[in-house]
Amino acid sequence: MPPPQRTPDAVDAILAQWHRERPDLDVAPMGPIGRIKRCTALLQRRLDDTFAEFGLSYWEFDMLATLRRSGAPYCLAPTTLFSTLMVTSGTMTHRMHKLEASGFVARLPNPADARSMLVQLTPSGLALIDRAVEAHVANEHRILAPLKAADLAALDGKLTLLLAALESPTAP
Amino acid sequence: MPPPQRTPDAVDAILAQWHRERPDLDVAPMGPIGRIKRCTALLQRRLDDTFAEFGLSYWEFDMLATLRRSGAPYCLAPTTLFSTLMVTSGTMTHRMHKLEASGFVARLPNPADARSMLVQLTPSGLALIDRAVEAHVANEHRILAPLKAADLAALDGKLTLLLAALESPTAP
DNA sequence: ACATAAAATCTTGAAATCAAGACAACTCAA
DNA sequence: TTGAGTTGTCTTGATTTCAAGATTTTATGT
Repeated sequence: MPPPQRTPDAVDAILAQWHRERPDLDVAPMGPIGRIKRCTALLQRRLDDTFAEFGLSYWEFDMLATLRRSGAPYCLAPTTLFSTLMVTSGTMTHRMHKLEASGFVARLPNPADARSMLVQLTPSGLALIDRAVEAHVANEHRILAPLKAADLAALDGKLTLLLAALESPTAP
Repeated sequence: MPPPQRTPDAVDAILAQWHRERPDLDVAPMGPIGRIKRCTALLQRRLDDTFAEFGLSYWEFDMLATLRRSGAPYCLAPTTLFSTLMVTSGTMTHRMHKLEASGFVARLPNPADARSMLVQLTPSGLALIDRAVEAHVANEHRILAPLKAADLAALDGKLTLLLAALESPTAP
């Protein structure tokens, strides 16, 4: 199969190398998988730029946004947070301490479970994330602007299929 | 717009929360961007499983694979490696030391530039990556198997468009 | 030649993460 | 009620990464 009728990208170059070196392998899956990973890496850089304008790192934005979109009183248990954000409990401990030191969250006793200290957005945390998320959404609109609406919708549809395949409890 | 006619996924839930909390924002871009990021995170876990079968972490596989697919004599300069792999020079220094200690790469003087020490796969590194990449490709085939060929091709096509948009030197 | 700029790499120190294990609080069946 | 098992969180130690600066070598202009 000849190369597609478009300017080859970095992933095409990798596929060509493998085809030359290991013609016995069908490396076709490296195309979509490589592109997804590369898109994510490049996307992250663009998103981080906006977070930095608010003095936030990605994980700080992610924590505050998760609390914000949960609705008033903007208060969640650590287990909810670390399972939502796909990090370990130890990582969450560290993050909570940092955000508490910054004054963006406060910890309060959990009346229903003495093992937990609930995490809640402070007024300053709420004000910050409400401004930051506006800029973030605007940034995302800019990033995706080069794509036609139909292409973007198709991309989202196929990603939804892949995500469903990845979420489904297969082998393990 | 009503929710799509499919089982809602984690990203749909996030969109619904934002819509309730901040109906003034058009958070549509969070759909594809959130799905890309989540797919990448879940993909990485599956890929790591296979790397672990060979005693490798992801970055070790990535380094050895980059050297392997460059072709004989499987030898590259550090700058080529860290720019290809999108990491900093300091990270590359550390990685090279680790792989050298493991015996998978050797460093040799660069006759063309006394500032560099070229990195080369050792015979044991070559043998390992040749086995590991076979398992890796088979794993990727398994991961993508739930998708129909046409869906996968469409996904790859749209990802290519997005990647081109992200690679193009726009604002910065 | 020589000085200056550029390039390639390494060093240092800080940050974020995870895995594994410790510990306290909760649940529930007997 | 009580003991065993479970759950929620935190601690510890090791990895990995980056940013910024230091060092050495190469390239360039006069």
